[in-house]
Amino acid sequence: MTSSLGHALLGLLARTPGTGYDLTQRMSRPVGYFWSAAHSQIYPELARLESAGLVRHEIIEGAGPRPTKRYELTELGRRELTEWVTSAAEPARERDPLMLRVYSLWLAEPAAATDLINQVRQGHVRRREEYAEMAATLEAGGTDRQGLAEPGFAAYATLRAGLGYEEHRIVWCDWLLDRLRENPGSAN
Amino acid sequence: MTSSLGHALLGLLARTPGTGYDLTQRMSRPVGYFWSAAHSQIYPELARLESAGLVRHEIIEGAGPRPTKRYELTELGRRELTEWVTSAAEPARERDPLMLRVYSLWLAEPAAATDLINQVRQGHVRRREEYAEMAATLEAGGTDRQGLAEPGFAAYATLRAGLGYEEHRIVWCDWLLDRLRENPGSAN
DNA sequence: ATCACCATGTAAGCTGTTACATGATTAA
DNA sequence: TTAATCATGTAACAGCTTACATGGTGAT
Repeated sequence: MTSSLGHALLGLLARTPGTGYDLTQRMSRPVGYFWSAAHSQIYPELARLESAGLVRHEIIEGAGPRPTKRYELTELGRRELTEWVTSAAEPARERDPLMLRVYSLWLAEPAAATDLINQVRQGHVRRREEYAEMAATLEAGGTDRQGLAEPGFAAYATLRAGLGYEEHRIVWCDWLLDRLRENPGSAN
Repeated sequence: MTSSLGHALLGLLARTPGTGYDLTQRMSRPVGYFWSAAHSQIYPELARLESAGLVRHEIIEGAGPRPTKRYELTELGRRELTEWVTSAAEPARERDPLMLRVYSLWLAEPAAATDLINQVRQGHVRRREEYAEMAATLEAGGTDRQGLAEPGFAAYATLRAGLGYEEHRIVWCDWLLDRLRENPGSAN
C-alpha cells in the first residue's frame, strides 16, 4: 500500500536519517535524477509512513517556528523496503514529452526543428558531463568496486544508467540532425 | 494552456480524424510507447479542446447508445500544435520506478537482485524486438526515407528513439548482471 | 537591515487511474 | 446465446504542482 514516493523516502532514510527539509534536498539532487518530489508532498508522506509504523521521529533542536523532526527507519520500514525492492516490477508506462513533440515534428519548419533538437542535445550533453563527473568522483573513491550490499554501489548503478541514457539520447539527436541536414525540405 | 494530453490528441488528429474510441486505440499502440491515456481522460479532454476551438466534431453513424462523434482539427488547432511543437521544451522531470528500486538494491539478496534484473532485461528485449519489427516494416515501405514534412518520418524518428532506449537498457542490465556474478556476496 | 538558508506545514487545483454505467452490432 | 468490438460518458480517488503561510539563525 506504500507509494513510490514512500519507497523513495524509505530508500533515503535507510542510508541516513534526516529531517523533512533534508530529505527534500536529497530528493532533488542525487535521487531527483530518477524521482522527484516537492516538500509539500514529502511532509504529508512522512506522516503517512509514520502512522504505518515504517518510520519514526525524534525532536531535535533546529531553526524554525515549528519543532524540527529527525526521521529514521523502523525495523518494519526496513523490511517493507527490502521486500519491495525485488518484488514484481510494474510495467512502466512511458511519458516522454520530447517524443510527443517529435511525433508532430513534421508540421514544423526544418530550421525550427533543427533548433529544437540542438537545444535538446545540449541539455543531454550538459547532463552527461554532470553524471560523468559524479561517476569519476565515485570511481576515484572506489565506490564502483563496493560490494552489492553497500549503498554506494546501488547509487553508482543508477548513475551508470543515467550516463547510458544521456549517451543514447545524444546519438539519437545526432541521427536526427543528420537527417535534417540531408533532407531539409518538404516531401520526398 | 493546452496540456500534454491535449497536444497528443491534436498530434493524432493532425494525421487522421477519428472518434474518441479510435483515439483511445491509437493512444495505446503507436503513441502509447511514449504517452498513454485512458478513454476516461480522453473524452473530457476532447470536449475541452473543442470548447477552446482547437477541434470540432460531426455526428456519424456508429454502434453505441450515444451519438458517435468524429473529431478533426480546426485551423486554430493546427496552428496551436505547430507552434507548440518547437516551443521551448520544459525540463523533463524523470520518473523511473526501476531506478528507484535499484537505489535500494543493496538491501536485497544477490539472487533476488539477479532475478529482478533478468526479468527487466527480458522486458526490454521483448520491446526491442517489437520496435525492430515495426522499424523493418516502415523501412520496407520507404517511410524512413520520407521527407521531414511527412508524418511517417516523425513516427519513424520516435521509433528509432525507442529502439535506442531499449538497447541502452539492455547494455546496462548486462553490466549489472556481470557485476552481480563477479561479486555475489556482501561487502567488499 | 537584508538576504540566504533552515524548517514545517496547509490549500487549491490539475493530471491520471480505476471503477461504474449503458447499449448497439457482428461474428462464432 | 455468448463474446468481442464499437462507442461514450461520469465519479471517486490518488498523485503531483503551485501557491500560501510562518518564523528562526547566521552571514554580508
